[in-house]
Amino acid sequence: MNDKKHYPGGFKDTSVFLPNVSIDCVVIGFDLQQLQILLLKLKDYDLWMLPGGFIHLDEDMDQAATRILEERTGVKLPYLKQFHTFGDVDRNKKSTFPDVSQKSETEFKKMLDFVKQRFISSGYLSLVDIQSCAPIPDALSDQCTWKPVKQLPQLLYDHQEIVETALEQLRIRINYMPVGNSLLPEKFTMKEFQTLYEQILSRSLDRGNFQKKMLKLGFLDRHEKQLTGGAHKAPYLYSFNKKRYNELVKQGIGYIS
Amino acid sequence: MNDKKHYPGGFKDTSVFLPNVSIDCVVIGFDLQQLQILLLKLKDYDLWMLPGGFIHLDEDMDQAATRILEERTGVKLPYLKQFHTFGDVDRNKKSTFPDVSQKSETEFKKMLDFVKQRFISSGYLSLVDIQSCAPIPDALSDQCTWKPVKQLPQLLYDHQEIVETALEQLRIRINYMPVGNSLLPEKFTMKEFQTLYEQILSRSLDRGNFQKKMLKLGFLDRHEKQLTGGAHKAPYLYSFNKKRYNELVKQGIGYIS
DNA sequence: TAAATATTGTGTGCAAATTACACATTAATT
DNA sequence: AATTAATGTGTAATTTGCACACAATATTTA
Repeated sequence: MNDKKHYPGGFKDTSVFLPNVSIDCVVIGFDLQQLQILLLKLKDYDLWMLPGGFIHLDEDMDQAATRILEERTGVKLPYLKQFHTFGDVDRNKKSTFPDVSQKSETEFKKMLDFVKQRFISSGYLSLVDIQSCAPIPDALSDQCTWKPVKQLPQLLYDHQEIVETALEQLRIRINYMPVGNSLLPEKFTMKEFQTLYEQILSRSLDRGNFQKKMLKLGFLDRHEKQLTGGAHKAPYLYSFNKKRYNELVKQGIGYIS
Repeated sequence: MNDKKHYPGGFKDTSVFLPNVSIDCVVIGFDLQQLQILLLKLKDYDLWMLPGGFIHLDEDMDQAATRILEERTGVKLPYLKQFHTFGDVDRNKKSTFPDVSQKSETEFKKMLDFVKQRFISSGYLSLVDIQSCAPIPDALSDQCTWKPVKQLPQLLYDHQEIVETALEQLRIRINYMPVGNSLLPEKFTMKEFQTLYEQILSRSLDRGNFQKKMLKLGFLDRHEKQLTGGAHKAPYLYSFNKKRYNELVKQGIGYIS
């Protein structure tokens, strides 16, 4: 394991990073019932944070976000989009920082010095298939896990605000993001697809109209039926015609007008 | 005149600024015929740039944008919104920088040293009434003037890209921005209002439907008729019921569904 | 083996919005 | 007083949104 890769705080060699600028990733997944966000738990403390990192001196900001995300999720080329940059002076004072003064490890002290500086942080929204994702904690964290967006723990700094902004962006721009293809597994039922939309939009949708609209757009391939244990008809399985879906997403065609 | 105020490059005392981070403002106006953008002309060179600046160490990024804009336009509390942050490594190499090596002035040399660093730049979109705006060049510029968006001169760095991104945002989010109230003078004709929308959307709209839709939304007050020199009926003059208009804009109601 | 059940798949009708176009109104000019 | 050029308003056809009903089907259960 390359040490540098998993020290996003960069406190082993901060000189390779652009100062005063950071990246925070809101990685969104869907467990077929509700939206989840990937969070890191600060080692030895009950405090959680967004996976983030810093920009190498010779690296584009978008590249840095891609790198940071791949380091943390193992996902190659996920959907990833910058959505807002947070620049308040006191953004790293908006939530209590744990008292780590009694920590003896030099790493933590260096981290503190580095992290207590003022950072302008660009938020990136990423959509990943929760099943093809292998969360990896970094050196500061002892957990990297999915948490449901409706039951988030206390977050570091202004990360709560960053998450809320990301979810708002997702809702507003749902027609311009490949939410289905990015968040659902290869094969899925129409019900699961609809639940995804309902979770993003925070409202219920008419089942019949949803189905007709989506099928009419012509980006879904229907497969053989699923085997279930229920006392009822099994649903069809669908998958995306990715070429057509991506074309439509670019034009901004989706469920909501 | 406060010297520091008009040296946005900050090369007289760069220590008061957050390093590696800058702000670029795309200030949009409307001359009742087409959209205009406020540009600065680099002193002694035929090269234009966006009005921008840097963030004080004790200043929120949004505050900085407001300050920079007020310094340049004299407009208090204009509509101002961050729309994207530009972070490519080579973004200050995307356009030729003039050869200023023979310049003897120390200021310019200092500016070069400062400006040649890598900056992450947050773009802010502002909408202002061109008539209530008093453009003010800074120490690096000998002109600060409006240029039509369809005939922009060569721009510094990646400013062309920044402008294009801003215009795209304006188009996409037209229903969520107070375009009418911000860009039009106090009183205006329906034709002028429609032209504004047509310029932003880059397509023609049906006159009758535009008028009916806008009137139905109920944020326009009709005034006495305008005196004109034309051989035809003079149009009504309208103004905004700002309270109602702002409420509707917040909800995202406009011409385009 | 057949009815019951639960869930998915599809159709219909009404209301609302969009669109295209026509016609009415008005005031300066001729 | 007719002409003209612009604004103000109405209408019909079409499309879309929305709510609900009904049909289809695979498993369970009697």
